Amino acid sequence: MKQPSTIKDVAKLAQCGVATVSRVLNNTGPASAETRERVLDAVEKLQFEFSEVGRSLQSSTTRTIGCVIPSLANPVYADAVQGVQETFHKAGYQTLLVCTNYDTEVETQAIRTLMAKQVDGFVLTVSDALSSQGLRSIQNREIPHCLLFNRAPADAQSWAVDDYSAALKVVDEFVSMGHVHLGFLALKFKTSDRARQRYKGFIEGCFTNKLERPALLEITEDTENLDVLLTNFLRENPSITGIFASNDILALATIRSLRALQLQVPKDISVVGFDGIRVGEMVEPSLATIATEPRMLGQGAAQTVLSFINDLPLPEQPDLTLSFSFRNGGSLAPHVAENLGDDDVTAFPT
Amino acid sequence: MKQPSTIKDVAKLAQCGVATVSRVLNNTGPASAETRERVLDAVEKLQFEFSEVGRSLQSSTTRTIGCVIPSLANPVYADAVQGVQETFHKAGYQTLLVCTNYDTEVETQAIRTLMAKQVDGFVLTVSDALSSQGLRSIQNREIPHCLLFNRAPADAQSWAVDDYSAALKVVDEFVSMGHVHLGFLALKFKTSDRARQRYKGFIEGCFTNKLERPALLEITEDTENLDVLLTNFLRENPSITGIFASNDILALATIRSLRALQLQVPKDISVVGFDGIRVGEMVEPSLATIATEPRMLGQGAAQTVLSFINDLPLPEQPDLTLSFSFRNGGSLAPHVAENLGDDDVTAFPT
DNA sequence: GTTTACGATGGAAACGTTTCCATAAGGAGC
DNA sequence: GCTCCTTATGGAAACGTTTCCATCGTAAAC
Repeated sequence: MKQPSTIKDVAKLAQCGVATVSRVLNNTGPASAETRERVLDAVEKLQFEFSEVGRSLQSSTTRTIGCVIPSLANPVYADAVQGVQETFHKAGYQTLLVCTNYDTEVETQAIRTLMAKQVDGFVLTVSDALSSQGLRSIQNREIPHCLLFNRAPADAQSWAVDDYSAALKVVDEFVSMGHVHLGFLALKFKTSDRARQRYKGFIEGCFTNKLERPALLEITEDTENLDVLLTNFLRENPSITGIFASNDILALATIRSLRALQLQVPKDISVVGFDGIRVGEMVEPSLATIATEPRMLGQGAAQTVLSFINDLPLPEQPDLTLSFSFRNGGSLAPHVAENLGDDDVTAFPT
Repeated sequence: MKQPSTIKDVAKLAQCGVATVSRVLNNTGPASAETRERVLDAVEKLQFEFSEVGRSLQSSTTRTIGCVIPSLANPVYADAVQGVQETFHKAGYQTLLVCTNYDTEVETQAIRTLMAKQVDGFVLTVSDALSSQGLRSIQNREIPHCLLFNRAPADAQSWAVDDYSAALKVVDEFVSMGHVHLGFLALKFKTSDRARQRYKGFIEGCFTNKLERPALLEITEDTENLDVLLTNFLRENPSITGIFASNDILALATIRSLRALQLQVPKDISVVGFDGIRVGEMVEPSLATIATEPRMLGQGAAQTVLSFINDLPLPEQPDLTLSFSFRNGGSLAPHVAENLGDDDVTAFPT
């Protein structure tokens, strides 16, 4: 690996001091036409570029942002990061990305490392915003930051979906379709305050609507043995006619598993997802879900951090109640009570 | 934003020289028990952490890798980046991510910036590996790097799918199902040498199999008005019975559009995708496609760069012919020649 | 008791910038 | 001819590390 040339090399070649080179290249002071010429020539000849490391040391600013999220395997986060990255890029900042895989240990450690690298700001989705060790140290050092997807604890800024209210909305939709016995499929429950909020809202909604407490199927790992888990779950809860999955990927996997179990969606069981990923609209039946805008959230969070850095007024947070919308789809159909004829259930039009 | 404490602060508080602090903390030289104690106390009291910027300047190493890819909106790249990131993370490197949105200008500029930040290596998917300005400058500076998805031009390393052969394989599959008139749906043709390779292979395959030259539908923007485009395309090429889409997202969108046009998949038209994204297996009919392993490719590319950095033997490249496999699915069915009865076509079993 | 060696320690240089300050030259104003 | 700006310039300090080198004790070896 060749060593890049430095400002000293340029100065030597241009027969002037380093200060002059700096002034010329940054347009930050006077310089005679001839000197200017010689410097520019030398730069050209040496293919000189300023080292950002040297600059950072001097200016104690890195034009780099730390972005910490659970995983890119979930398109929701991938989209959000895309938004974060593009917004910072436009503003001349680069993005240092870490995926924690929902591991709190990694999360804390990663934040520490990023702080050591002197990032100018943070955008992060933490496991639990209230107890996050890393978040606390960011706040201690008063580094500009904004949460993403996590609801903010008191003082902090955040761009997030109102998971709780969204879950309430899902219950309402189920209820309006005549469903009474519902189930909740949770993924990453331990390590995602978002999933917990959704569950909480779902339970509360059921309570308000005088439904039974929804059955909970907690899935620890990925969707490998979902067929088996679902079989047991439905055996234990035979009256369930509607399933709320804590994200769309899980919802699609659920639909596939149900199909494998000879159950029809939505005829036998309705399924509603969460997130609103694009493919949900492309499948048949289309996926009823909570539609969100992860990319816009990412952009917003990034913009907030930029505003902190530049001491500008913070961007207007969109109304939390608008952070999601229910998107109807063929996977949700009216439930026909069992004491009625069960045979001629008409499929819900997509 | 509070200024973090430096090694000097620690030295002052511990009443010793900075050299001693460095030695103690890095375990890189002798120190008496008492001094050691005082230093550790001071570190604790000041919450001291080494600044990576200072270290980088001194060691001319940043433990940071530049990762340049087109977009995170495509799950293929998102998965790959996940693999890249996790591999580097394990090795103690952070990942600086840039999405180019298939813009060559951005690509070149981003690489320049990352070089100025003195990244220790690069993993990148460029628009066109043969003409990439940025790639060339990386090679000039002899910075460790590995291409991802791009086939390597001569000297460079790369982890990629054999797009050309994969496309040949797709033709074979179509042919074995009795299809004769095929179409190719291309996205990002101008800015993706991968898409072009797929097209090239597809044409070549058709030629070898004595099929007609496949019709080409080039889609510039995203899948908004796909319905219209497809309608025209099928009107101009009424004999087409099989469509090869240059990626899975596009394939799924195509299936949806065909459905909207009252065409049945696979009865009227078969569709094959490329990439093998997970949701392709969850939909009905499941998507016939070229299955690839983006995450593994990302890990491999990262490992290659690490080997360069540490002067280790490069990891074994998997056989290119194993870089993909054909995954059958319900979206591909046998074509029944028109002069036979057209009514009793049996659906291909999923 | 002298030499030798080693443990402990701090000063200082170096890494690549920016910026403050001093110096020098030249022109304008008196 | 003198002072007084202005322009052009380079030296040097500072940013936070690591590491080389020199210094100083003190204990081991003779």
